[in-house]
Amino acid sequence: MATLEALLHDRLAPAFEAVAGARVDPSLRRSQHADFQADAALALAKRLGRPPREIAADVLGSARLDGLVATAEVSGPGFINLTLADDALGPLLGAMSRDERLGVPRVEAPETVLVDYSAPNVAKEMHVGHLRSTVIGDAAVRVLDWLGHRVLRANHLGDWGTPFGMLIEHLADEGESGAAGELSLGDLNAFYQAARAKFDTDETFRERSRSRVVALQSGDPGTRHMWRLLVDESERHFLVLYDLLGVRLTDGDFRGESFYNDMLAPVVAELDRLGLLRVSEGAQVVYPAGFTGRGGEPLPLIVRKSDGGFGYPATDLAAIRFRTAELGATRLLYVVGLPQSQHFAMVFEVAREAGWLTPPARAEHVGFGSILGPDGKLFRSRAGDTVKLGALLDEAIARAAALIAEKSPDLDPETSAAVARDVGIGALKYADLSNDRTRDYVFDWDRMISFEGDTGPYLQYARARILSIFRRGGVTPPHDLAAIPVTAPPERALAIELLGFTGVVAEVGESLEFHRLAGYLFRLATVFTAFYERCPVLRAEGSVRESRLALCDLTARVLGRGLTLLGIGTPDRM
RNA sequence: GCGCUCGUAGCUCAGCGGAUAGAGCAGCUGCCUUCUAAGCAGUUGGUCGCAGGUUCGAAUCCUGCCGAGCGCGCCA
Repeated sequence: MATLEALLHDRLAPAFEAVAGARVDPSLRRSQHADFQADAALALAKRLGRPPREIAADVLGSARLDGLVATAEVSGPGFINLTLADDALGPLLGAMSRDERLGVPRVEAPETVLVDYSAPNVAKEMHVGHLRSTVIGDAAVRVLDWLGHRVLRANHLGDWGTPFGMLIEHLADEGESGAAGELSLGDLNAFYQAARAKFDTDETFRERSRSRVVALQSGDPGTRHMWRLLVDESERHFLVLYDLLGVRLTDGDFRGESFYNDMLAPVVAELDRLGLLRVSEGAQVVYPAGFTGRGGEPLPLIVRKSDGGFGYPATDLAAIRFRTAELGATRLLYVVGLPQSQHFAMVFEVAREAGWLTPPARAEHVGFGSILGPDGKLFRSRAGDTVKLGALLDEAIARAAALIAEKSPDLDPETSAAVARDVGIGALKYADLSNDRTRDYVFDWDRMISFEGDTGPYLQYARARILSIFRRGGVTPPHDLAAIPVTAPPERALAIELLGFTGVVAEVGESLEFHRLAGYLFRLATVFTAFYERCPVLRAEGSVRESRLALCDLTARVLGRGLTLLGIGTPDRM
């Protein structure tokens, strides 16, 4: 379904072209002074050597606006203010209401998009540092999937490397059954720390750990078996959290670093064959174009360390080659913290130079900022250590439960618990996704779960209220109206906001700036509650009641769809 | 030293070259015999870090400075 901007564009573009003698973007946007405004006349003034107001007037003189625009006038220095015709809104809303997809078309050219996100480390519990990647990546998966792309989820587990020598050796010391018991209790951190402590203090243990790494890499069956046990226990722990978080990651999405082991040597060999490989201080490196170090000298990407081991750049390169060549992905998304932006820029550049990332295939670092505590420093527990993700989610749910018990004591225990989960987790996710992804944000329990203002619960509540109207009235809102007539100002404002959904979703599918979708939903909820205050629904009669019911229904569906795209639960009552 | 990001209301944040810079929270005034007050209406509050520049027009683009954070070869 065409957006209002697109419809206006189609009417104004020919007029601008006629006046300017060339194609001109009318430069449409929402306006405080009217429904929309077109700003292009101002930019044309210099080129045409005419006053902008005069250009704007000429454009309006030749534009065919009938049936869409009620009033159009030149304003200020040369803006064109446009007010939509009520008659034009009704049929558009009707079409949106009849469409299961709410007017959002599937993309014309679906791509295979791979989303690399979450990526916790085996033998370590997930912590607050994994929250953003998991939540943002999940939103990306949901939006792109709904837009019609083929989406591949990739959970790039940290399941390999030198630490595993020490972990496996510790497992061997503890005895498999004993350690398995410890691990299944979910105390991965204690296991890791015990191994770490021995590694730091015990020279012979350190030596055994090193040879254990060699055994692991050479495929020693006993060692591999213990490694597998660690991975399995860790994956079990991750899946519990993913389920609690309500993200779509499954056990089928785990594809850790170890998966690429056999591809590392060929990748380096290929770089060598292509003439990209150099040797520096015993390490095998590539110097991607455009990167310089401290003294202006070329900056190397170390693909093979001087001791013969492969670094993570080699794994990342192997993954790119695999994802484009074997999986056929054309859009690779890396939902990883912003501090790694230079690393990814270099890896992507090398991949391009090696021919593993050629158009239309491309990679994007979907970077994000850090979560900060109230003191403006990295978010940590009061004791100063990292906050476990499990504890964080539990607290979110507990805080929500306390408030629900207070505000809605009538809910039965089961519903109450389910709502607490949706609200607590939703609040947490909304706080994250409503902020510009690329910036740090301050984590504040009281703000996100106070349930006032721009929060997840406010949006959930707005939707629940609408469903409550239907329940109260014992009505099923109409889904088949040819048009949903709007006349009252709150109805019009709501209508225009509703019709903006298509554009926002399409834009977010490209930019992956989820705070724009969050902001849209908040505006929609705000406009709706204004409508709700001023326009009685059940007490209205005849066609007015019908159209208001339809507006309520559309709003509930858009809020529901929008929240779902963000991965936020949609309780029907609160 | 080099590079990246960021300085917007008391606090937390929007604002992707356009009109008097917006929102939430906090503060102040009102509104629950009427569809959920987790709400609504109104109101107070800003030299957009500073200085130049580009432009008809700059919070937005460029340069410099000040301040904060992060990253800069064999950890991932």
